[in-house]
Amino acid sequence: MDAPTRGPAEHAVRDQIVEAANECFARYGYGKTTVADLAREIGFSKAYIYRFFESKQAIGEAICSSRLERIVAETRAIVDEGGSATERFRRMFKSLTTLGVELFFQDRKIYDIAAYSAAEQWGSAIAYKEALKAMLLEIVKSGRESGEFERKTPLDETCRAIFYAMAPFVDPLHLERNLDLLPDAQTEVTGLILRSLAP
Amino acid sequence: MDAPTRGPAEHAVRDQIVEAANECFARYGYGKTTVADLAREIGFSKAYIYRFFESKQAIGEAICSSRLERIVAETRAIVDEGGSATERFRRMFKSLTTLGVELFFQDRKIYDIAAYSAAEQWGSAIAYKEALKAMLLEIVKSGRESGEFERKTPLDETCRAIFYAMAPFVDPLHLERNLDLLPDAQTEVTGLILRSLAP
DNA sequence: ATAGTGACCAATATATTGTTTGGTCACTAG
DNA sequence: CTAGTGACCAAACAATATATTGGTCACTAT
Repeated sequence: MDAPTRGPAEHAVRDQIVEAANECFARYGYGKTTVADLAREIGFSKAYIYRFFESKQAIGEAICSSRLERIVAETRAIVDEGGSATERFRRMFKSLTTLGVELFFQDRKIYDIAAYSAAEQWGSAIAYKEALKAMLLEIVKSGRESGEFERKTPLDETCRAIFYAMAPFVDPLHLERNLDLLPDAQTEVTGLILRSLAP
Repeated sequence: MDAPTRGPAEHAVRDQIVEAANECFARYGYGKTTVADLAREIGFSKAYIYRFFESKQAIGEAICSSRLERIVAETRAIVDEGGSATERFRRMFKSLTTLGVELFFQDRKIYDIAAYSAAEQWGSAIAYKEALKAMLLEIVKSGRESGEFERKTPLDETCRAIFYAMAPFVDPLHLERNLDLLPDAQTEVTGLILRSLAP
């Protein structure tokens, strides 16, 4: 389930592997890329790769993680640009779907790994969800403190419910099935969520 | 996409086919049941079946439709037991997930057809969604008229947004991935939707 | 120790073959 | 004309044989 680590966490070769995997996975896809391909790419033997990663899947998770973390970071930056909790929520949600769609169209092979990761509940997908939940919690909390959002419903419950409602436009697994509804449906759900938060 | 019809709509043999399909599909699944099996079951030749259905898929849609229509009917009955719009919405939503889960556990093979139907957007799945949308519209409308629900947001938009939020617990495709979240998540989303409807 | 590998194996994937199935049509019986 | 069918075919499927691949380990060189 989680991505077991192996060998030194900081190591030039580890980075080389990740770099090669990023290119190969993006070009040929996870399935069509063999560990031997990666080995050849970095000029070492296949066995050596297993000194740094415990499995091919672990490499996949690493790639997936870094990509999802990038989405989180970009979204984080956009959220931190400031504004009311309402505006920040709007931007957060919008950013997540936009970046998801972007990944879908510009790096389909990587997107597929992310979707698979979500379906199989890899560590990378779980970490992604947790990061988003934390970000959401922070926004809702600040919205409550500023009096922008209602305060009656238990905070955890509110956040979970919002997260479920967002899922169709954030979770890679669902998103690809809802592309035809965008961007309207996303906007409409945003409205619904914000109305539910009204004091 | 939609289920083309062929031959007389009302015919004893047509009913026999549907009956046989209901049994065979439920027992062996859609894939493992051959048209020849159905033919043998009703004592006619395979060719004769094609006087009533234009394809095996059309038979699948028919049995999927009837099952989904049953869910709609039962939910309709529960909704019509009365109460405030809020209560009716609660019961509607709850009933849909309950019946969906029930189908999943008690008639898995049929559930799989329904999920496939949803994924492939068969006529049966589209009709199901339309029926639910109509029911939802009615409830929201009456809630607005009684002053229970807010009236500022365009009615259509409100309903669509609610529908998207409900999807993870209604759409067979999503539902089976969310079984572990039940019943809490469903309850929490219900709360969120109702809060969004508050005047 | 550390850095690195070729040879090896079970398991998975791919290619090949043979079989079954969905679907049609010309036809018969009454 | 209506009710019904056997014989037939392309396409999908299952079974089999074959080739790759993920992963390990004993080993060498430094």
